[in-house]
Amino acid sequence: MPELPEVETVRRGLVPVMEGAVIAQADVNRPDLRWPFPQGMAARLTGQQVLRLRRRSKYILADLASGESLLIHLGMSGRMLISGDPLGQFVHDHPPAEKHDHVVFHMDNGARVTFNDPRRFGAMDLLDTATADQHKLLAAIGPEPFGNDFHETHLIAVLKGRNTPIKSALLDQRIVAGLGNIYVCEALYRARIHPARKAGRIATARIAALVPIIREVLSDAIEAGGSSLRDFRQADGELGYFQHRFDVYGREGAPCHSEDCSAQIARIVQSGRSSFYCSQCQR
DNA sequence: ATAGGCACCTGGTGGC
DNA sequence: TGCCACCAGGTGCCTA
Repeated sequence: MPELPEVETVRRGLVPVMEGAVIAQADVNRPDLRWPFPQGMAARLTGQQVLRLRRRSKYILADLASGESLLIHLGMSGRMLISGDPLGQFVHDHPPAEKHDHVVFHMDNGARVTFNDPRRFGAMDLLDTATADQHKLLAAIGPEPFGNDFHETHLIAVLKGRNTPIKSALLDQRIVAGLGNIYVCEALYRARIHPARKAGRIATARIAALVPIIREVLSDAIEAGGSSLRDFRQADGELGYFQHRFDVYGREGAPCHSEDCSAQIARIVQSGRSSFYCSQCQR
């Protein structure tokens, strides 16, 4: 679930119930996720107004009135469940606590936000808002795909001479922020680039073409996430789950969507992870 | 510096 | 029904 579009979808879903509201109470139900929670996390959150919810790569940052920011990563299975918000946009009752509800934020507007993460690859930390960029987990991350620093010259430069498959390179968060296994596969399909191609041996024009394609793939997905959000009125308040039409991801053996192509989508394993592609269209 | 592999953890699925 | 192998949207860390 959580690559950039899903994280952005979650952030947008949280804005109406968290921004401007005060965390009246924070339940921290275990000492850690992927790493131990910071010292006194519950106390440092309690009574704090959330000034702003931002996203950097796959991280959500909640800037607090105290000058600290809460850093949240959803890992592989993290979810944010909203319940009982007074705006009536989501659901009206608080569902019973479930297994893996690790942190619960009780907002002063009546909303409750529950972080649920079965696999616990997620993370939370507190850092100084002013120096957030220098946080260990954020410092090395590359440009935001929708930002001005992500452009053709950059991508060409960072891929130059790289001997690694383009698939691996695009998964590397230092090259560009926010892509994961799904959207790398989708972007390479749209760019007609074979996932196993060495990153440093792709014509610069084809690398350049990846820039708008990556933006399109991500914005298409964000749009899809946003539209499904509106259906949550009668749903259970779970965010970050949306239907999206993939061209290749998870479609091994299914027909290629390209016109005039009769090939089937193939799957290979690269550094332990599945890559889906069309061997006819992608070279 | 770069590349590859492992580890962390739980749950769902499909085969026998 | 039970057991088991395998798979899953991420990424830090260790080793050559």
